[in-house]
Amino acid sequence: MEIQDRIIPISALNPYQHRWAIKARVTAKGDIRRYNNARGDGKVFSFDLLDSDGEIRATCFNAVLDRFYEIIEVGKVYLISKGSLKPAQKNFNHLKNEWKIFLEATSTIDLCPDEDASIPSQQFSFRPISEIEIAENNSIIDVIGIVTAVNPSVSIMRKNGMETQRRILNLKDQSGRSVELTLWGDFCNREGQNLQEMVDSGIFPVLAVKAGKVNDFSGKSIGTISSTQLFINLDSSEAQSLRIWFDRGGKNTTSQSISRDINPGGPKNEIRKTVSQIKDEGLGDQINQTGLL
DNA sequence: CCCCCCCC
Repeated sequence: MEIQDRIIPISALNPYQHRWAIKARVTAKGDIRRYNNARGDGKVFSFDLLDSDGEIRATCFNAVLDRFYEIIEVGKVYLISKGSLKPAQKNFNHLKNEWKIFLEATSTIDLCPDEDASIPSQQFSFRPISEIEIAENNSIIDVIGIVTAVNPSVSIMRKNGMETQRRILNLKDQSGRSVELTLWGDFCNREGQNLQEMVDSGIFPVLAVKAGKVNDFSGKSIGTISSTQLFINLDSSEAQSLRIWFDRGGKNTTSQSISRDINPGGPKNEIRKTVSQIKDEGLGDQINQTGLL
């Protein structure tokens, strides 16, 4: 039987299904990770696959990685066959599939050169910002909003002593809430730089965040992780609807932030006084007595 | 068989 005749939907894959093939688009490609553990040295990479009704993550190691890493390109469609299906671990893999594919020496991956319009380029499950307020800490979510403010990139010393870049921006949507999005590492000077230039010149772009991580330090915020993807001015109905909402008045409506202030001590503290003014007016006395100051 | 994802 030809490979083409064995094509099944991704949603039909399971460990008991042998001699399968899938036809799927690569929606994300991870970097090569090197590891060293009790089993020895190794390298691994993963990529995400989407067909017209399902998604799954594929992973390969070492020699198999050497065969496939260069072939895999985001956006392209492939015919993939053979490999073992293992349970997906939800703490590492947010895709809507209870299985993942481990590619093996007998696996095949062949590029389908013809464009297949039946397979979308990405699949999103956007959550309104108001819902992120009640999302579980560390959960992985998709969100779309208008970028209303972008802070500069700053250098952050991580707890492990490694330096990295951080850039915080603000997202607002039609739910009446806004949220902080923290970009890390390369996102800061790639998409982050681009977004800053747009906002600086008065353009407030739509930003779609695929696979952002919910953080619950001082309210709820979202941070990028290695599998996060950012899409500026995405071509989609959700983006279009946000654009229209913002341009027709959403721009001037106030949103309640579900995060701490982007500028601590900024707009919220309208009345600013010097320490001597505070002492003169006895403003701190009551607080001092409660032991809060 | 990897699996870290950061700062206050």
